Amino acid sequence: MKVTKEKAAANRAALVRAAARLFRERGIDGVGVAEICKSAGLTHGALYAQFASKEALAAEALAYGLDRSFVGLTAVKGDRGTTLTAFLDAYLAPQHRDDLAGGCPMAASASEIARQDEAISAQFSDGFERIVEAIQRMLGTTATTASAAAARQHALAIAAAMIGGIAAARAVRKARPDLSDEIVMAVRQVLGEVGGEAAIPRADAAASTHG
Amino acid sequence: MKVTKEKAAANRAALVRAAARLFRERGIDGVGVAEICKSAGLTHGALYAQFASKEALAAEALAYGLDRSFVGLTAVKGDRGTTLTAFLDAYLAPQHRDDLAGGCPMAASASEIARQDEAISAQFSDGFERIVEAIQRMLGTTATTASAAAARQHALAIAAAMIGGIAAARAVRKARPDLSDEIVMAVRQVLGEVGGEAAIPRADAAASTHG
DNA sequence: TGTACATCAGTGAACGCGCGTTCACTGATGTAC
DNA sequence: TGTACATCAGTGAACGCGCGTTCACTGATGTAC
Repeated sequence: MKVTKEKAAANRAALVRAAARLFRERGIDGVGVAEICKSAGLTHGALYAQFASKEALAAEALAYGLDRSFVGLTAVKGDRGTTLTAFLDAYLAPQHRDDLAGGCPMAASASEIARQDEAISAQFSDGFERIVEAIQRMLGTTATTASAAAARQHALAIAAAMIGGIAAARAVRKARPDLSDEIVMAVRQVLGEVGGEAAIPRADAAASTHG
Repeated sequence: MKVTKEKAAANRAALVRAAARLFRERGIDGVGVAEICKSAGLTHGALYAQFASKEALAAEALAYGLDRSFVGLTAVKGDRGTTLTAFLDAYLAPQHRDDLAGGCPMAASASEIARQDEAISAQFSDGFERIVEAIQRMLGTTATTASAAAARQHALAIAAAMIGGIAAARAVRKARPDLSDEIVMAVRQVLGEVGGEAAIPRADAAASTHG
């Protein structure tokens, strides 16, 4: 049965949204197309009217997830609205660690994306580059780093540590919840130092940054 | 056909070794038991004489991979034999990034381990804890960090950044090999700074550390 | 040391199952007149 | 505005396939005597 253009576009968007959540939560290999379609309120055959393959859907779902999580937020608010302190507080938080389905797709899927095709690598690269540039801009305002090259270097390392910190905190969580909390807090603290936060800044920084 | 105890033990070890390599290379969901057994020179049914399930094999393969890669190396040589400089040079290297099957299982599988059961989380936790303690010992000898608590905090952040750095470098590699190299070098450099390496130490550090 | 036999690691066919994808069909949409 | 009909998003059965696991069987091992 044919459907209005609007309804078809909404169905396509529902597929991408469902895929973005399910792929983060259980991995690309861990979710079947039938479940994605069901979650979007469609039957499994419908997917192929909108996407060439599960892989094509995965690439689009990754792009969607990047735009809707921390990466997209920095693009909207990054230049002046977000400080490094507020950004690190939001990313390196237990709430983010516990929100696999809605959190940063880079943290959720970093190691499995290494095994996917170039289209998916390109989406990841784009998201990573955007977050690095946003961090570099944040460093600019508070920086201890003198040159732009040094700021970029620090931004790259901070982005890698954020992703690794959340991924590691999730990996140890079932067996060692104490260690998981410790990782989140330690990475938060040390990256603040790397980014030029004062050694004991939390009360001041929170007051001057939030609200 | 029955087989000598020695041969049975060797077959079991071959299964673990093959699984450790294949799981890192293609993910736990990405490899079937038939391929693991074939790679170990056995038929697929043989696995269940040695392991309760694929999952049990995965836990043992993870433990094996941790012992045989960087984590195990620090246990053998860590206390005095390895400096932070040498350790970071080895871990944050293009050779490690390109050796998915033989490299650190935490970098290879961090994000998918968050989705596995507690036994696998426990193995990851154990490996992570060991590498953090090794880094903390390395920091002890060169430290800018005064207290033990600060040293542990830094060690946790360094470990997370190492894992995230290699995972991100692999994820962007197909689409952006230039960015991949840049990530590896930037994380290497910044973690050296965090660990107390001098600002422009490479020549000196290399001379005093290696050989 | 030689013989009889229980053990059990490994074989390979078979199990049910869910996978990604295809395809003939449906029927409301939306265009042409 | 009203009618005829081509379009095509979505349906659901079916495709071949590989998955993890089971199981009856094999036959060399290694133990008991």
